[in-house]
Amino acid sequence: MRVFSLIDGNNFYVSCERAFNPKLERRPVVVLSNNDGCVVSRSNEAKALGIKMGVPLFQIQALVEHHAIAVLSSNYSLYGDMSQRVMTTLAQFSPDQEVYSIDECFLSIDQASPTALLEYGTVIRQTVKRCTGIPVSLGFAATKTLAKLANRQAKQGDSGVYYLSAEQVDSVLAATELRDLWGIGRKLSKALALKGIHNGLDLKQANPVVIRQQFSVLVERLVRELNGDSCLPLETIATGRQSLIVSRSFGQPVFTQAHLHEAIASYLSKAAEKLRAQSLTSGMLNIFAASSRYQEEPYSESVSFNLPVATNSTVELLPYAATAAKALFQDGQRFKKAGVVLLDLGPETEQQTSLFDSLSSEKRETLQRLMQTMDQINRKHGTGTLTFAATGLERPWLIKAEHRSSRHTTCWDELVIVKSI
DNA sequence: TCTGGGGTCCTAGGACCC
DNA sequence: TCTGGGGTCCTAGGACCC
Repeated sequence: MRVFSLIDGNNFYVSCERAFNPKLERRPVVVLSNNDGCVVSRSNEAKALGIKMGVPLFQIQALVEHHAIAVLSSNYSLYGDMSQRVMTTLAQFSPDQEVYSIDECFLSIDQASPTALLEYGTVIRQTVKRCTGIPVSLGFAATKTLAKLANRQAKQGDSGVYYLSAEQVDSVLAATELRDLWGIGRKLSKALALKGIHNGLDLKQANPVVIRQQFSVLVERLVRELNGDSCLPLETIATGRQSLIVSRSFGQPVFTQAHLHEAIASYLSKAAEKLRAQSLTSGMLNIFAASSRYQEEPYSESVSFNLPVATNSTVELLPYAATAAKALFQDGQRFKKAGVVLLDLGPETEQQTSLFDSLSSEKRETLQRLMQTMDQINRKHGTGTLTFAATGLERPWLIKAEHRSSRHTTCWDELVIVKSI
């Protein structure tokens, strides 16, 4: 018998910041989303002040000043690198690991006595803390869904480790709101309440067949998982991704087609770079532009392109930025956001050529070498060393990141200085 | 004035085929 | 006015997650 463990970083982004800046300990800290828009990570002290997840910064400005809350822009190169360190450390404890998100993973572990599991969990916690500086919590249980729940329990206790046994499930579920179950969101919790299901225990005791008819196979699976019947296997092999998105809100609204074009060209160029870094190509492209969601009559449109030959070359992709900007631009519209979605992804090595390819294979190889060279230069001398003119020079639409910490672990110029001479 | 970004999966409905 | 049944594939949109 095996049990699942869900391990996640406590207040992950805040913990990454604290790992390199001890001054952030024992005080309220928040990390903001891109463009310094919303709160996406909070220290316990910040949570205690009543700051909610996802709240816009401007709405808590007074609180920030009153309590001297440390406010940080997000620093994804740091978090991504710290995540890798945590995951690598955790992989020592079981050969069966599923990395589920930037800050959490499942491990499958041999069933043992509750005491032994709790001890093992404590060792895992201490090791991760020592090797990376990140505090984590662990929940053990019979299914992934229950392990998520156990992890929630772990966060409420002092030890940071919790084993949810079959005997305890009912009492814990009775005290759990539907919204707090993995897979139940706003809509589903409302819909379930209409059927007389109000908490986790109600859902556990519901008839899975009826639930499937009334809702979906997802909720049916959830009911089974709550009953200890494991329906969600550990996905240890990273499956090939199906899509890749680069989108940003603008630092300032965009009013001209030229600037919209620049932004789209930049995102497209970034997306192509990501494709190449993962040795993938894309066969389909979706480009969108939108006004603020909060304005009177929000605008949001998109255009799609089927590529004649799957590619990851910026040179081949860039012309679509101009076409898209022309199609999406509207005079007088106040653009706040744009993005690029690459779909129909496949491995570079299995490229399907087209009879009607406008480029010769020699030309394709030349282009490929050009891209490789460009990537090498940008890796060595820093992102943005070489760019395409279409991505713009002034770029007034660039995002704001006014409180970003240093990229301590991924950038030579930004290493931690222990002592200045 | 200011309100994130990047994913996955499921379902319904339409197009198309025999 | 009458005008089948069954299947697959694709896409858009919704819901959810972190």
